[in-house]
Amino acid sequence: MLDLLGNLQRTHSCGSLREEHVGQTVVLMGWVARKRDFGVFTFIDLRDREGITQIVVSEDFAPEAHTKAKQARSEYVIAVKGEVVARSPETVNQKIPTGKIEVLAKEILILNDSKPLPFELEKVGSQNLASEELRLKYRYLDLRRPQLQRNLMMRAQAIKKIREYMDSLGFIEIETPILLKSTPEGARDFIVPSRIYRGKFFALPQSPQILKQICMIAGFDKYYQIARCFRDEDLRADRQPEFTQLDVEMSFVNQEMVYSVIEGVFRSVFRLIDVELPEKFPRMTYNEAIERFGTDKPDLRFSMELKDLTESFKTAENIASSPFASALQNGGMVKAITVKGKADYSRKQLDELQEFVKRYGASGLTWIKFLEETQSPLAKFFSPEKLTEFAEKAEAEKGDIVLIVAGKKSVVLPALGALRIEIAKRENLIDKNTYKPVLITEFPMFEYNEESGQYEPAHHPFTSPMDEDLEFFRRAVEKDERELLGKVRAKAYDAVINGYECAGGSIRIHQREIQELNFKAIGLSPEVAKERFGFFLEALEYGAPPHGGFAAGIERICMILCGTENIRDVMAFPKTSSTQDLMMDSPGKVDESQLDELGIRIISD
RNA sequence: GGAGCCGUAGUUCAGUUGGUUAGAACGCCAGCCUGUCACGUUGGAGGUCGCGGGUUCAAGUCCCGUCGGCUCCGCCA
Repeated sequence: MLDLLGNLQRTHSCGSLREEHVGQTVVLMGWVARKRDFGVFTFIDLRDREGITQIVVSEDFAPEAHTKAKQARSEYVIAVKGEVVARSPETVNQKIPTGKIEVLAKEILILNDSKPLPFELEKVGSQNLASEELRLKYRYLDLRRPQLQRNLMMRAQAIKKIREYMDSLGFIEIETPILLKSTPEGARDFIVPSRIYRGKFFALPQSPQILKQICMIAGFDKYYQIARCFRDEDLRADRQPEFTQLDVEMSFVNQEMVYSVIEGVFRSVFRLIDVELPEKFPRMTYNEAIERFGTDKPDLRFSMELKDLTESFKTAENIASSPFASALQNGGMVKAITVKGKADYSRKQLDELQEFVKRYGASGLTWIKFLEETQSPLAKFFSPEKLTEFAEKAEAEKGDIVLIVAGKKSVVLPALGALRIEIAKRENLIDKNTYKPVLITEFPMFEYNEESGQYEPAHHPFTSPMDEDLEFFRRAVEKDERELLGKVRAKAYDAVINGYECAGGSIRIHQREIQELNFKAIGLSPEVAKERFGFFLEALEYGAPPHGGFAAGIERICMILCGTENIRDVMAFPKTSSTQDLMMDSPGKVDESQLDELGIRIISD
């Protein structure tokens, strides 16, 4: 028989009682985390989101409560009324904050029972946690785990801190619509059919980009929003189809002013985990990041930078007969990383690393073991002296191994950049308690797409070119000298922390003429530009102020705050990597009548 | 679109060269137990080896296909 809650009120959480409460009569409510039954008395570990308190129920002291306690099973929901008593010194539990006290039950109500759970919430001994598939199906149970409860509470704290900080700077929170209009640039849109305008569709926002710029034109000056965004692209460990951004826009600002807001908001949020980020973040240009780390989001918690061996190899005597000859002839490069003290890597380990870089399109990986004598597959082509010279050029010392990739720049840099991270993980080179922010600046305005042979926007099409490169930009578009597009840098920047792109933004174009040039540069005809963005081009003609801003990924920030590498650990209801919700079983079918109303017919393949 | 890893009691895993009745721990159920906190202890129940097909005297084990989960490449202005 279940008991009714009636008027009974909780007086404390299960994490709040301490020695100072001894003697008080309290009411706790929560879930039975564990029960230890000794016949004439029973211990219950009672859990709520704040913690665990031990309940003692004695047959002598409270026979009715004891009967209830005997009935209780794991995850039953119970209410306990009783007295806080101090534990004797030898029975204190050091492992939990409430361990110096326990609650001697006078009355117990069983508010609800529970079937045995499909998996255990706490892993025991060497047991692993249940598979993520099962936990996602029973997300409401998985979310009872203290770890996930802590993560979601941290997320709530982070968002609260952000709002406080933005408010303190005079930013105004403005909500923008979820039902927008599709603009085929960028990511794939999620679209929503219109019932009233049959055959027409809304699109969910990939970000509120245009709307926040419109807010600037509307004179709001400093806008922010905790905005939900949607992108219908394949998932990754740090990517979900819907996610949350801190979206910010400011008028009358240059990059420096935006940087200081980014720095301030991150500093404020990281104080939640007692981390004091520097007042000014280090800066690095995009080109420098790519050359030194092989990525535009470098993890600066460890060094192991990429070293350029291109010139050394070019001037080597037997280069023509070496495997690098063709790579170098085609304007390629040779780069290396040096792994400290790992000249003892085995054949098997090197084969694995070889396979690893091949995933990034590298033709292979070669190496020099820098010992008393150098060892290398390259010894067939180069003298020991030359190999030593290469190794020293890669800043290797005796006992190190130099890992070398050669080929096209667009392959070598990402492959070695990824290898750098992989080795750092394998060799435990990353101190989990350090936090290294960096601002990446001077992104290219356009990227050359090798497949299409076209220049494509690297950021979004509202990004302003750098003042220094404006003439290049004009010439490139107006005189159709398209190769000049590759030289145009944008007023675009990213904030990177520990290798995660946590925020990105730009100074926007606020003049119609430049905006039209940019649409032309990315291949939008004036007609198409007008159809898609006509309202925006028009808005630029009514006194648009200079403006810029950024967007910061809430989940990625929370991942770092919570020390997890998985975005699902900081979202309440995430989807699987194939975009399903295993709990609700979404996406799901809809009734034929719903489709009829929308004028939609399903074509099966 | 492509690649890798994984799928065996409720859960986490083991399962040898293809071989006879598929095991362990935890959980669950029943009993005992006055200080546990991963309680202890005695006993018990519990299996579509993801699914489909094939090879074989014989398949959890080998082969093909398929579904699902995770990770990565492409993709993510």
